[in-house]
Amino acid sequence: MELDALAKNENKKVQNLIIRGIRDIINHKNLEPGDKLPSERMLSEKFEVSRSNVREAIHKLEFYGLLKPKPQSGTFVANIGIVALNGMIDDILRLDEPDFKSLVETRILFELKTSKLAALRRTDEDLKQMKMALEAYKEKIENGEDAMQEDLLFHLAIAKASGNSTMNTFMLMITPEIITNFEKYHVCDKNLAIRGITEHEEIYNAILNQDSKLAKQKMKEHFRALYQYCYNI
Amino acid sequence: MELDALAKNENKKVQNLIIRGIRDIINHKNLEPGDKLPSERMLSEKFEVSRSNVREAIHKLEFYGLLKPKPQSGTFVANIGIVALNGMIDDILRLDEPDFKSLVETRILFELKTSKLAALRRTDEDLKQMKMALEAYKEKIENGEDAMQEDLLFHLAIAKASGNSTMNTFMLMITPEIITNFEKYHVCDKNLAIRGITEHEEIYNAILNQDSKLAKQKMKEHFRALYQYCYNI
DNA sequence: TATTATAAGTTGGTTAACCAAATACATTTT
DNA sequence: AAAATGTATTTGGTTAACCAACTTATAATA
Repeated sequence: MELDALAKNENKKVQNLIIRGIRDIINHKNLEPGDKLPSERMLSEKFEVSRSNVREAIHKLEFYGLLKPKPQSGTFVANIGIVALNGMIDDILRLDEPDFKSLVETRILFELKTSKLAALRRTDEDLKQMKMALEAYKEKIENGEDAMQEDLLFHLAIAKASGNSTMNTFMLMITPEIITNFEKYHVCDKNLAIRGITEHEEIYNAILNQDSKLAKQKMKEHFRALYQYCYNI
Repeated sequence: MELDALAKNENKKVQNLIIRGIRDIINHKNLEPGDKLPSERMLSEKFEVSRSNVREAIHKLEFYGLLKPKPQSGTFVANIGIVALNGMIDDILRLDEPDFKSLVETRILFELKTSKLAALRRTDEDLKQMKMALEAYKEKIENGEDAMQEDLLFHLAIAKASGNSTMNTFMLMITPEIITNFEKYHVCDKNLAIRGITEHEEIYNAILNQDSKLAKQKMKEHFRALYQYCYNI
């Protein structure tokens, strides 16, 4: 396990080294947005790493929208300007694993907003999905079983009903991390879970009745306990 | 260009097909969290695709925290429960490119929150970085040049000063898309830019004075024009 | 029988060879 | 001279072979 982590760290280190190198090339050769980067083979030779490593690094920068690989043609610098590009690469290099507190803070931000938006935009299909998730959650709790998954699915259903694809995606991205940390720190509590049924129903009803203010308010209450808990870690 | 897009679509289609297949395997074989997935070679044979395709699909599910590849051992189902896993895979399959409106809506949500948090948590180093970005922006505008990059760097500096690594990462992720769309729709306006100097200074001062309420208020005003613009598209 | 040692097979990761498309350049044609 | 054609090279993407670490099964030992 430790070796694995080390290997991953080493790998990341190499990748960051390549990213740094690419940034230097762009600056040194005064590559403008739209210009072509040296080929993957050239880069792998220059940095003395495998071509796969170079490709991974390029993929990462592509994910953040800084590079655009074109098949059988080359990899090109995105049209976002040299200054922003430098700043963003520096930020990307400085990125580390998100801390739990920051995750929860972000989640609550999303939850409040998506519940509000869902109340304004939810379709009948959205309501159906939310209702299903709600019932599944209820059944599990009433049987005394763990229902974290069903809980999260209800919240993801709200995110989907918000009609905001970006927030929906981000919620998906942070959910697994949330689950992992919740299990690690044993955040879940039976008392909370039972009260959760009522709270979920209140949120659902507010969204059903398109009362955006109430939906947000109920969501806020729903997260009050969690919020306080997390800021005492 | 069209062929390129088609190829990318085709590639994505294959990837989604594999993801669907993996989900079916997990369900059909009743794989519990922590269980091992069939090997990459087996999957590539079963789905009649290349091993690279399988690896890409696995990487995507790994990115969303659903699978955990272990070197020289196998790929394992994450500890998030079969129900949530199914729901999330369905969501991931349904993900499409974010629309501009959803991007802007999310960005504004972040900007208001990060400015507030930055006012509460900013360090001296954060202030220095923000000041630098602010000056660079000012200089460009006063010379009549385009300053979108410097504008964004100022906002990214705020995100960093918020002390929330998750929001910082997400801001980085949406920024290139924002830039692209702004250029496409020619959102930027000279008049807005000049007024932007004052607005940026007001935001900076509020954060400097640790007045979180004012910082959020000024940020809201800063985005009012953009907000209205985007909802008229 | 229980435990350790050992060997064979399986695994994700890595490397290198290969491919078809795109480009650059020389040649031919008009 | 300009345009069209053909050819060689370069490119990102793909495939297949290889590697070292990990599992499992078997054998040896107590």
